[in-house]
Amino acid sequence: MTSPFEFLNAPPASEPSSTAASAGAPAGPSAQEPAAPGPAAPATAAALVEGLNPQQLAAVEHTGSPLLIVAGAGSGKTAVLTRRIAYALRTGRAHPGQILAITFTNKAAKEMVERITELVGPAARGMWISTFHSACVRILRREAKALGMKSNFTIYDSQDSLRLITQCVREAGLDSKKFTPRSLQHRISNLKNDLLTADDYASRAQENNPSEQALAEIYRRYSERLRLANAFDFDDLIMETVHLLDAFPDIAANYRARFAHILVDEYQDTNPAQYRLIRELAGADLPAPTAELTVVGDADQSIYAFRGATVRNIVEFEEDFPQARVILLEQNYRSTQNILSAANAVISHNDDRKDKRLWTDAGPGEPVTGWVAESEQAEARFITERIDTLMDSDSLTYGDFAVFYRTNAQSRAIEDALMRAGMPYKVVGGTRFYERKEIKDALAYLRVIANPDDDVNLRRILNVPKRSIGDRTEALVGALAERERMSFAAALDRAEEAPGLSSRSLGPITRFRELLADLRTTAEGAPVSRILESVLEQTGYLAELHRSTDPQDESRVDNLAELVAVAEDYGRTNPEGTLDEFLEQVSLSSDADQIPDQDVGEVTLMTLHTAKGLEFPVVFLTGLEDGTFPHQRSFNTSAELAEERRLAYVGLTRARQKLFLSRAETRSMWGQPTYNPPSRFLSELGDSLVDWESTGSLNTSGADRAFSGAWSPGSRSGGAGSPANGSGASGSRGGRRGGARAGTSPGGFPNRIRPNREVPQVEPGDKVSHDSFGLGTVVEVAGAGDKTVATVDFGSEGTKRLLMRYAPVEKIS
DNA sequence: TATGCCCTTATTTTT
DNA sequence: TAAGGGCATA
Repeated sequence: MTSPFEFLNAPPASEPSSTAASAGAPAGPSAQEPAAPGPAAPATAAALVEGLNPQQLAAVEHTGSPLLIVAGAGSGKTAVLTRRIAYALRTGRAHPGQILAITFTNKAAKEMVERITELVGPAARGMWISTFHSACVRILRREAKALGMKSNFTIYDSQDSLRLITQCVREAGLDSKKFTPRSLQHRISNLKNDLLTADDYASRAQENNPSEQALAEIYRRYSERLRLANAFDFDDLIMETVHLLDAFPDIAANYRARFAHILVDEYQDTNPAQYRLIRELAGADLPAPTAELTVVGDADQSIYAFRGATVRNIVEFEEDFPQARVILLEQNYRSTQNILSAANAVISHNDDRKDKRLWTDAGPGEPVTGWVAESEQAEARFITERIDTLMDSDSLTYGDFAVFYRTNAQSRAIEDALMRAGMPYKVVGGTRFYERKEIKDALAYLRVIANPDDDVNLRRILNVPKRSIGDRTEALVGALAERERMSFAAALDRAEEAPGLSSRSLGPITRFRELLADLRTTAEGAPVSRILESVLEQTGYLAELHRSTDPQDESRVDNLAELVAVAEDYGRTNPEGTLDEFLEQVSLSSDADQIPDQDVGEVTLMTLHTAKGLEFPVVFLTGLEDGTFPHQRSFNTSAELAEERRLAYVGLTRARQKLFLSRAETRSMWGQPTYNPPSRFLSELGDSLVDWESTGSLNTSGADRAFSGAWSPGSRSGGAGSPANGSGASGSRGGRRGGARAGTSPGGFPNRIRPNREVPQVEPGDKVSHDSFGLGTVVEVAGAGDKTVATVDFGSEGTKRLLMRYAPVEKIS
């Protein structure tokens, strides 16, 4: 990371005197901040408003009532938001501790911290600037007891939650074909987004409706199991925080007293639960609100309705918050007029929207270029060729290019072409690092170490790697847990009492319990990376992968090495960081967070959803076919189609200078070559705005030139051609590799898991010193070398079994 | 209890 | 195409 903001990661000791106030820079986000440091001191109030247009100025200065800033794409919204905060500080209307700024992604939060720090210096540290989810976690950790939870609770991601729901379905004896765990999960999530608890729903579910009864039953079980596991799922984080504030007026009063200024970014993406949360925190239902509320958003960029977000919140802001002021930012500082006209043309086809037209004084710029390719491979080749040409003529770098697509699967063909052209690229998202099996397994161990009640993760690793604890054993222990209403871990400790469990099964269980106990001992006071390494070693996980002949397992080892690197990095940046905190950071991280802050000289590939909030000099918007984009599944309702159109709007408005639109006449979808008509968005754009440089070959008679490469040996337009047609063969290879790497940095750290470190040699009677247990006496030594396990009596701290290779102990001679 | 094969099923987007 | 679940067999 060579970001100019690197000091943010430095230990607190180093004073960030490097604060560069960007006085006078136009507020448009695309305006490069001057590299030369401005005044070293925080910007003056006058400097803060310099260069703002009248609307921006009004938004910065407004005070006294709720404020909605309707910020069109590229209208300098972040600049306005950060300056508004700085201005409030500067004019004495607020102090840092009173600021709560909420975003949706960690990346956005981080960027906001950086930009506010530029303006106000270290004072920025006193503010809460975070995502909805981490703000809620922060509150919940503090107040867990009030909700009957422990503050070391685990956060379940949707995979974890699906596992638990599947278990619930099984235990409830429901037919999982008829009520798929997936759909139940989805429905439960929706209920939570509407703040309906299991009890709420149970009382309103129709008695004669089996589907509703099933949902009520599973929701109830699921909630109970979450609580027992001391875990929250994603939706709980918001819902439970709202309940907390609702149910405990003194706690709510506490936070209200603190946050006198609340600012919410991307307000159009809030769901009802998040809306309620804001109301609670702002004291909106009290006789007088306790906070000054500012929200920023753009209804035209609402693309998460499918996930429960509702534009209602932004559309009805004025009704929700009396005396609200609304300010429109329509001047765009990012794109050329041609690009904006294209975006305006598409979005104007949505009904029910407040008219808003982006404009710029940057001039028309280059025309938008359209291209019809015969296949997705040809489309991909078009992209690499254009990148090549533009790099020659326009002195651009790879990092200036972005390729967008509707679904992750579409990245394959583009990756292939880029790889073949030897162009560096980075895929953002896709199969995500933290969702890989091996990563989840390793993290599951860490989670179980941190939270012994965590059922889902405990059961996940129960027999991973194989240790002869099979399904039957798991089921029997699970039944005991359910009967006694205790956690699975507790049942495991009392496995002897499980009816039907053979005495033979007890051996592996006992060994597993010992393993966990040893790991927990190792974990005490140890840095996260050390704990992780010890997990990988002591469980035999790594050994099993090394032993395997499956080529996939090789990359798994690499991924785990990368995870170790992540943990080491975490330890470096957060010397005081705990395992809990590390896990939390991991749980709340997302795709968008991997987008590099700075141009790293790679072409960026991502879905349109991940592209929101970003900008690139050159953008390729691909797959403009009906069925691909708009996606087939959106054809049913006009609301869904409207959301696709907003997605198109988001994509179009990412481009600064040059925009390419492309489609493929045929595209293989799950194995089958498919013909797709042009996207309706293209006709909505009209012909006058797009310069079509290729209109496609109507002579695609056989239309099926898929991966049966040998089929069309004679077909023209060979070029790098016919061998490239073997993309079937080489493509599957290359594709696989690309897939295995996606989501992690392709820079590749071949960081092998560290081999032997020095193992202290001890024998019974020796005195040792442990980082957290203090002085102790060795009682017994078993194993040798790396595997040396010493039993040490630490007096009042108890007797511990330590794996000498990892335990933070020193021999005292 | 573990393994391997076959079948199904998914491919929208994710804080 | 590819990945995961279910079933049958060792």
